[in-house]
Amino acid sequence: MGKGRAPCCNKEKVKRGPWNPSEDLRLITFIQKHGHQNWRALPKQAGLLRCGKSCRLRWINYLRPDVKRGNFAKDEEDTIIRLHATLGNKWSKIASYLPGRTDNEIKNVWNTHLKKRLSSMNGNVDQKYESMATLSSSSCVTSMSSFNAKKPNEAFEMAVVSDKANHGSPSEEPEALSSSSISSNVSNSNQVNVSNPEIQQGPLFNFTGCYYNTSEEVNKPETTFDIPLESDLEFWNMLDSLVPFQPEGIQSHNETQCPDFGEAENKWLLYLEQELGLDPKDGGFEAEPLLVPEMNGMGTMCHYHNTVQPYEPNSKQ
DNA sequence: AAAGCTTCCAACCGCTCTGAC
DNA sequence: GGTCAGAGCGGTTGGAAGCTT
Repeated sequence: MGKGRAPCCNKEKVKRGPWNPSEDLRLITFIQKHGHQNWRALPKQAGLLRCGKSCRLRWINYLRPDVKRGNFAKDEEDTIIRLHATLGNKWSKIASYLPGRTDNEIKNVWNTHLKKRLSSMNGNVDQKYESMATLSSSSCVTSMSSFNAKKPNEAFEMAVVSDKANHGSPSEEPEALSSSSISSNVSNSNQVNVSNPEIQQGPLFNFTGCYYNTSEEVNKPETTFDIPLESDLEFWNMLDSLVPFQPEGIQSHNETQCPDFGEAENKWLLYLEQELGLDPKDGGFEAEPLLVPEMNGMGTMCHYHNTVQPYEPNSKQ
């Protein structure tokens, strides 16, 4: 089942490697307007030279409104350690207990920090679980009774049971396992309202940390890239007011959503060029920014830790 | 200053799962 | 029940940035 299927996209014709701000904005704007019912069709409809999988990954891991960036708090790390002992490498499951954190991010943190920390602390498995109990005892998220269990599965089940007592439903998040009510499934909502942050919980589309400096260390202040949802309503009102693209693949029956592709697109492109520091002489919208773009006048900082280079189809990143 | 090494993470790849037909 | 397409997941990797010598 599912074996031997064709590639998800023509790799010769899609762009790969790091995303640039203009691509991000295109993706955000498209999903805001149309949602993401069909990832495979999305790049074409949004005018992106990307594979659908790549768009999905970018959205889920970085662009989606509820994604939380920056360093992991101690209690988050402890939760990961604890859940990993129970669930193993089920990163998406673990992520579901950490609102705003993605499976990819958790996987990276595990592989780069937590695994090393655990292995340096412990010689054998039992000690590992004991140390986890120690770790968790300092954390606000852990029900201590969970760690009176001798095996991690017991601990998890006990946490679930205690939660059932609290909430009545086995499907609900165990209270002991989360520092806040679970909200990580926001990604399931296909249509995203970015124009009115106040109607959604959390720092919607604040984008703080979307492009944080990867060199940051624990406790260092986070370098941020704020797309100015809240600070510059004019910008987002403009996005809202823009008539969406009418790219290939969107049929005429959809025209209530995608009426035209003319003046508004030009306005949009000009705006992007201006804001992203793209020189129209270099090809306008399609040109890669050669310098770190600064969202002048929008109270933003955009830090790309990757050196942005002109796209070469056959070179990987 | 620069070369070599290490760390880290964004993104890709390939597989499995799921639902529609 | 079989097949297929799309979505999702987990493992892996490329390369930038930081660190050491």
